[in-house]
Amino acid sequence: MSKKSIGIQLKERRDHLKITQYEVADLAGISVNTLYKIERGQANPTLESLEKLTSVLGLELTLQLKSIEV
Amino acid sequence: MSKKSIGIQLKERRDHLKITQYEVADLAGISVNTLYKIERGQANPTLESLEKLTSVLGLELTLQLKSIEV
DNA sequence: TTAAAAATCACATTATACTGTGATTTTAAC
DNA sequence: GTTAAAATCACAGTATAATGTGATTTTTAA
Repeated sequence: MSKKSIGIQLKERRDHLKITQYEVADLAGISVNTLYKIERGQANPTLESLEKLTSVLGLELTLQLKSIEV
Repeated sequence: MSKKSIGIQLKERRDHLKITQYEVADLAGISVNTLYKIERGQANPTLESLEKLTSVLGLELTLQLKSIEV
């Protein structure tokens, strides 16, 4: 999952919940600046930042086997 | 998903594939040092590092709705 | 329209992820 | 029990994620 697609998914979820960047950033304990960049795929966020965000947004990151096995 | 559990899953996958930290790190283009820390949950990896690793290991990061909806 | 809220953007600073190196410890094979 | 490979660890240096600030643009609601 790319930075771009992660950002888009986070933004879609935030839009669905109808909350602002400010609120999400505040609840997650990260800066609006950082959230803004992550949503636009202009950041290379740390796992910690992503987890703070997914936690606030009711999402979760998971690690799965790719469809085509090795 | 916590740093710890991600690290464990990455290591389990590497063990399953029977390849060394050196090989994975090399293929992923990150340092062994970094991989070592990520596997032990002692790092706060960036999305880029995680994606390089999942790519090499045949895994993928996904973002999902948590079971209990908001 | 216009006023307010929200989002976008630039930029300097701070915090920290990542690297490189070398040493030590653990594991595996003989 | 020796050797070699793999993993663990400390630590200094470099690159960059995250912050804080203020300004500008866009969106929304009246």
